[in-house]
Amino acid sequence: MNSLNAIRLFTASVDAGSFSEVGRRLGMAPSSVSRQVAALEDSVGAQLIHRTTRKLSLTEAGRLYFERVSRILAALDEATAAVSHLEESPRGVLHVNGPTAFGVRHVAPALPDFLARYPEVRIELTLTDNFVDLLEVGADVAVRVGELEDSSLIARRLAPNRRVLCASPGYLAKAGAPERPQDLADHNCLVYTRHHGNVNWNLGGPDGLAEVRVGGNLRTNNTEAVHAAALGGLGIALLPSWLVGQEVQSGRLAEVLPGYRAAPGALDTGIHALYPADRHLSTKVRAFVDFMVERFGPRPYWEDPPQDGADASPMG
Amino acid sequence: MNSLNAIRLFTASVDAGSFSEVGRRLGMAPSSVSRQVAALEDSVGAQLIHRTTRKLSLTEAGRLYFERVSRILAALDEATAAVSHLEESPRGVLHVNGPTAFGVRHVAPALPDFLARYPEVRIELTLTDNFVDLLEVGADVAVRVGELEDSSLIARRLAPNRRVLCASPGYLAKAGAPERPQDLADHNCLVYTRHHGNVNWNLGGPDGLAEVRVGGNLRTNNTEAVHAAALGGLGIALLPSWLVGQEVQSGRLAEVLPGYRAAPGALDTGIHALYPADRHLSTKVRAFVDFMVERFGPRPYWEDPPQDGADASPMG
DNA sequence: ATGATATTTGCAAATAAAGCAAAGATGAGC
DNA sequence: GCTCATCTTTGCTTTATTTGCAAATATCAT
Repeated sequence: MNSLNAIRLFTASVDAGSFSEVGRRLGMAPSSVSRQVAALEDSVGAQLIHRTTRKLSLTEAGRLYFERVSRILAALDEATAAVSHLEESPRGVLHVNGPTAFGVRHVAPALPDFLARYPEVRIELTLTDNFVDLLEVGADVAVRVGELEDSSLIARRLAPNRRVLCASPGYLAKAGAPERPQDLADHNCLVYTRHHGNVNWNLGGPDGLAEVRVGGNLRTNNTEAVHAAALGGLGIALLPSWLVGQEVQSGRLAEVLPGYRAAPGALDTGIHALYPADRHLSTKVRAFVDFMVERFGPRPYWEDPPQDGADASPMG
Repeated sequence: MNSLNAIRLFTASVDAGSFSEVGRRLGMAPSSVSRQVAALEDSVGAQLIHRTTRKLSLTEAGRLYFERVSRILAALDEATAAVSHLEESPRGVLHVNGPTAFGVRHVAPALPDFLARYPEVRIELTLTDNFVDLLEVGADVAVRVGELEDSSLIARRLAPNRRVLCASPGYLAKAGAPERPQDLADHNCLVYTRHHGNVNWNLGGPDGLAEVRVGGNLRTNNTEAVHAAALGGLGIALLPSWLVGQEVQSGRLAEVLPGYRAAPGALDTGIHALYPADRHLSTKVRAFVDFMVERFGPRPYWEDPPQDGADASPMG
């Protein structure tokens, strides 16, 4: 196998006109240059350079090889430079994958700022609700809400994933506001569930953990449907803060049992960015993840303003 | 320095879709493939391939690199093949250098046959009478008559370089034919010399070596002038057999003192082909030299037909 | 002729690459 | 859900390649 180094030394020798000169320029022994070129000649099976102790001159084969190989080396350096250039600063196409609801509400709105900061990046955003293999779909980074499947991917936490009990002010005015978890049993609770069977909400508060069997006239496997029903005044819902936080802040929804918190389950492990555990993390992915971490901060904009103990889980 | 091998393994991995498969195809350990590709990634500073244990997938940088580098590798192989092709059989331009007189009489007439046998060769024939540096003038092979300068070139003997005494039949009819070397002193001898001063001809015969001081009404540093004068009947000349052999055979000139031979001097070491002592002798040069050796044979066509002792130097 | 500098080669040291084995990861099939 | 086969990677050792130095030889300028 003829080595790239030998070819580089060959062209350098042609340029310099002397193996010793090449050695001097490249800081290596002239004998090494001589041997590499000789090895190259052996590998192509032809004399490339006529040598005397005073000067080198190309053979016909050498001239032919030099002309072609010079351009090839330049092209190779260019290709390497192009790839290195890609990593100098965030640039190129960034494939982002995420769940539809969160993506629409919190990823897409962030993109204009991100693209303004990194004008050489182009984003391809794929929103899917079934978990997909990052590499399969060709994504560089994925945003995942809750339940991190075991994988070799690196997960960077972007935000907590708190769930809040809430209902529309209209519903509460009509049905009254529960005062203790047990009161939920007498309310129309809008249940998000993926399976049949009973549903319990686990609520932690000053008096410990309370588990309440809840139900009502709407069960659905779609969070957005629960959300819409709650906004419509149908009943009390347990929904992620990223979905209802801003509506609670604006008063379109009111928090129920504000002194209690839903016990963190598998769905509550947080909101993460996932990306391959490569040795060379691309700058565009790093930039994106850093940007999202910075944008959401320790307390995302959809959460209440800080209050005592609001961030610590009452469940310990 | 990123090695060519690593790049080849990278593209092979992309093609095969697996480091192990590459290892199987190329008969090497998968760990080696993995390490080479990883080293390549380090050298270009970017992840090229996302890996899981089950499949490989290209990063954007990898796709970019693969596309460019595939073409480059193909071009490199092509360049190598082109050079190797040059050496498969005699082909390309062959620069031949030689002295004018001999070249015109015995090299140029040989070329049609040579080119007919090797139709892919093109010849550039440079005839010069001053000795030139082969490499300086870009010649692949030189034909030299006599006096081999000390050099690193390889000399292959093509033919002997005998000198013969001759004169036109007309001159001999008029002035008589000498019978012993001493008789030459009374003849008009046509002297080829490069310097001023006396000229002696050394002749060996049955009665040993005889040195005769010769002279006449023509001294010149040009062999062809001597030749022309001899043909014109001016006198007796000492000329190389390659120049007058065929004329002696045809009777246009007659050999003088045929029992004697000119003592070999520096000019008589023979006729040689010279070419660089490269480790890889190009096939076109080898073909040319072989062709000329074969064409001239042990007894060139310009020499007399074999006769007893005619080929052995009487000088021992 | 002599000196400075060139290529090349032998030899020993340094560097790089290879294989092997083991560990961790992943998907297929039962 | 579990086991198995296969994949990538890493540590370690062995092997192969490359390097530099010194010496031999060659060439040109002075």
